[in-house]
Amino acid sequence: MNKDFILRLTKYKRLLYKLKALGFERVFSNNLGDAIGVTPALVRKDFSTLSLPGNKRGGYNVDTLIEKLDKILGRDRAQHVVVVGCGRIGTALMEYSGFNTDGIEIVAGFDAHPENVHNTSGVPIYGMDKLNEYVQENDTKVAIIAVPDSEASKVLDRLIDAGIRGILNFAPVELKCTRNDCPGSTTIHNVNIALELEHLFYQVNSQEAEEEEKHATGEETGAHPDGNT
Amino acid sequence: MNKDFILRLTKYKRLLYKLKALGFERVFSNNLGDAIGVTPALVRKDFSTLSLPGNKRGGYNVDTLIEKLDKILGRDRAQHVVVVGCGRIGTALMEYSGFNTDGIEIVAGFDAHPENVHNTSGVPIYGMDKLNEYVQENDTKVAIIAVPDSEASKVLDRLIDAGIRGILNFAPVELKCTRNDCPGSTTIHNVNIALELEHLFYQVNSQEAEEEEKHATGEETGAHPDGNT
DNA sequence: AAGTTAATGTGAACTATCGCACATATATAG
DNA sequence: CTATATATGTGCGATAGTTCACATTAACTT
Repeated sequence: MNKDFILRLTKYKRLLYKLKALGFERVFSNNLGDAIGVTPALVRKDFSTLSLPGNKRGGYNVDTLIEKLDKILGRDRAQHVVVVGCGRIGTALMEYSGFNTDGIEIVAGFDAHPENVHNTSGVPIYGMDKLNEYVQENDTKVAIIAVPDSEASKVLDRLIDAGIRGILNFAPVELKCTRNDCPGSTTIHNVNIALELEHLFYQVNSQEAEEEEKHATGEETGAHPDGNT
Repeated sequence: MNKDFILRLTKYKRLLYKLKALGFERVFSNNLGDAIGVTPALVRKDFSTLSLPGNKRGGYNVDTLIEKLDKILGRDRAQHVVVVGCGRIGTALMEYSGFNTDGIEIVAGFDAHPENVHNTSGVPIYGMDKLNEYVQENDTKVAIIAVPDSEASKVLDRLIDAGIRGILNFAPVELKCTRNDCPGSTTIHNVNIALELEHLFYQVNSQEAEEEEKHATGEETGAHPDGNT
């Protein structure tokens, strides 16, 4: 399925929880659309493809949507995550408490030198040698990679061997599965902060260039700086 | 312009730097395509729309591509970033040195209580009252938000007032600009880790469901295409 | 109870994106 | 200098994703 589609689903779900907390019982496709920035038609189509039932006059029932979306998004199962690499970013994530409201829990950390980790999170931290055992015993499926880029590829391999199927990679390398047995069975998401920042710089620069051009359009000098648009 | 398109540009650029370091002088569209996971045709089309010149026989000149891409992506200007919120995530980002290779530099941190920040990064940390002054004096255009979600919206407002035009938001709220003066002029990227994890859980769950289904369907035929490791 | 209103559900039109395939141009060989 | 091999540049068709528009149906009104 499409990436954007799934992203919308999670956004719907989060919004619905907030609406429920506010006391909403019913919600309309244009409410949801406005809030997450899509057209009402797309909201309805999304729900339609998922067979999420709405009421022809009274919109959608918040509880029903939440229940079904939770099921679709797998919240009916335990959402346990392990963190590999307990440096600054790894420990920051372990300390971060915002996951709990979404049913996500970081259950363990792993590091090559667990004795050196300054851990104030309460999450147990083990040596890398315990990774395989832990993941298999606890049937963990999702992991965060927060190791230096030089280690990332090795760690990826070990995680896949251990049985991890979903990976969120913070190392500044574009990880992808190049093995024989993973196509289709393992999902990797790369969160490349440098890439995001570069993206922003591009946007900012091009917007500024656009505005300058717009300014210049007012004055008719006749000399076009550029031919094509 | 399209998000995926810009993302590809940054990937091209990064790859080209690596190739240059390896001594490459020329590169072909299929090399680039293979490496970043797209078809050669798309690479050529991308370069074509950017008027990046190639040589009909000898592919593309690495140096030329890098130079032009750097310009398009704004690397000819200073790529300075400030971090607002110096908690675990904020300080982790400030300590992270991987940005430098991309010409990105975190130049300052801001926090409501700078005296409480344990700072080992060498990046100066100021109180929030200094934000406006700093951003305007140094003409900073890009900021990272790493404050709790309850503060994120307020911080966003202050950043826009100060003149920030690109924002990378780590707070677990979907920030968007609801003001009158920002449409088109400010870009916000949300890095919602919880959302990413949920996305992963969905993928993992649906893949498992698929495999179970496949198992159930294939039980009759008995033709196991794969059952290794 | 019948009419009106207001939302959904969805087939069709539209749009943007991507891949194909071939014309085009250039470096190298003979 | 001519021929040939090779990689670009791009019009065109395929495809996926989104929006439109309206038929449909449930709640509210009188």
